[in-house]
Amino acid sequence: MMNTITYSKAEKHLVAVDCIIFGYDEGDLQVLLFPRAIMPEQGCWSLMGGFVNLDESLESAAKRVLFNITGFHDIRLDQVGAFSEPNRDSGERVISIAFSALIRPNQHDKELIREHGAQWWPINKLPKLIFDHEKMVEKALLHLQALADSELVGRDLLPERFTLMQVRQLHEAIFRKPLDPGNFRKKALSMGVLNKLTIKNTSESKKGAFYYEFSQP
Amino acid sequence: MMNTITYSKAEKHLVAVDCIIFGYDEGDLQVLLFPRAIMPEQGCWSLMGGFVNLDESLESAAKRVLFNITGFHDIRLDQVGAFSEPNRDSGERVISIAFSALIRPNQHDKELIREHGAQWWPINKLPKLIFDHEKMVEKALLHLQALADSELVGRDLLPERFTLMQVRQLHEAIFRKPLDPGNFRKKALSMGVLNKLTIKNTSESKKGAFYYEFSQP
DNA sequence: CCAAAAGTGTTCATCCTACACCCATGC
DNA sequence: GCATGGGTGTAGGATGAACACTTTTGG
Repeated sequence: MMNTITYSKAEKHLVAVDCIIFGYDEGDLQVLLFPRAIMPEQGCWSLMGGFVNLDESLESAAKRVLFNITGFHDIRLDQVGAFSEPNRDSGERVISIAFSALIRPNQHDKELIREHGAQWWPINKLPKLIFDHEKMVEKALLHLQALADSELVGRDLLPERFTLMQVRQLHEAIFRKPLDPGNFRKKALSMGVLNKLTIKNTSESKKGAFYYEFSQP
Repeated sequence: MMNTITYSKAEKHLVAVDCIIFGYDEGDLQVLLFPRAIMPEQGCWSLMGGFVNLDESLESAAKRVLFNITGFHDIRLDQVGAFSEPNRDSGERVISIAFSALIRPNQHDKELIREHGAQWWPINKLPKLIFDHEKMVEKALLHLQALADSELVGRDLLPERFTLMQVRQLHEAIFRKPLDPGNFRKKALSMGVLNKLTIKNTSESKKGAFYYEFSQP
């Protein structure tokens, strides 16, 4: 693992995790942002993050951060990548590993979020973010797009029951481009992860569209 | 970025980089391994790595490690991922970020490698590795496969001039399965990154195969 | 002549895209 | 009736897998 004679000579680092928390609401892919609580750049918009403790893995640290905000501990987390330019944090040298999370905005604990002063922002209209957090969001979105290419995304973003139009609009938001309704329907159904329910949603169209749910994985 | 009041309370970590160094020789995809120099697990086979200094990025640290071994500083490096289970290193708690590198075994400085006691191992016959290094190699190979799917791999692995059979055998080694010679030829040429040379290699076949080179990126 | 690699062409299945078309119904 | 979304079908293009076939030449 290393070239030195003993571990003890090596320099030690502050290591943080930052979470790109994606949500979906009203046709918009959204990211949860926070006004930074401490100096420097206090008050500027930031991803939610925290330092990693010595007794926990990066994933555990990210889960802990997410739990503090949302109250959930069963949230899917994907490692996006490590960001480590020596001067990326204008305060002190911090290595940060970015994690991507998908959550249902209407399901999480809104009180907890409000306590932190957090706010959802549409991904197309993000404010300026501190440090390299914009790069993190960009890379996380690429990850999400890759995920949506290989499997159907939505289990962690859509409500329990949804119409195919909702899944399509979610994917349109992820890919930032319109998708053909007929083709998307066929592809979505062919993946075999959706159960058709017997009830219809009649609020979005005159004819009414069947509700679907994700089958258990 | 964080939830605490000041950075100074946060715990500090040993942070390392480990390099999965891929080479290609004689039809085999190979990985460069080292007998570990320090306790614990001294003498066991290991990836090459090193601790990250406070004034360098993870990429810089990985480049430094590679330079010490190979004498090159223009090697392509890809971040594979962070490994951070608290007990992954049986010595002390170390977070390690894995990087993947591709080099030409016949081009690098063999003296430097020998100095370190390093040795090339075919990827299909790796010895037992320390800690979680086997997971690192596995993930790095997946990365390499994804790369070879989207573009033609070989610029950093094959000699300057090579035949199409050599590129194909490299890809067969990466994907661990035979590829149809005719189909591979067409796909490789259609990617538009190969220049056909006017000279032939006559040692591998009676008819002789034209040499190719990678066009400048 | 024969084996073995080089190189080309053909067929078939699959997947995606674009787009036409009918259905149901609230206004 | 008509606009709107729901839902189905189809033609064309691109891609890739399987495989036949011809070329070249050392042994």
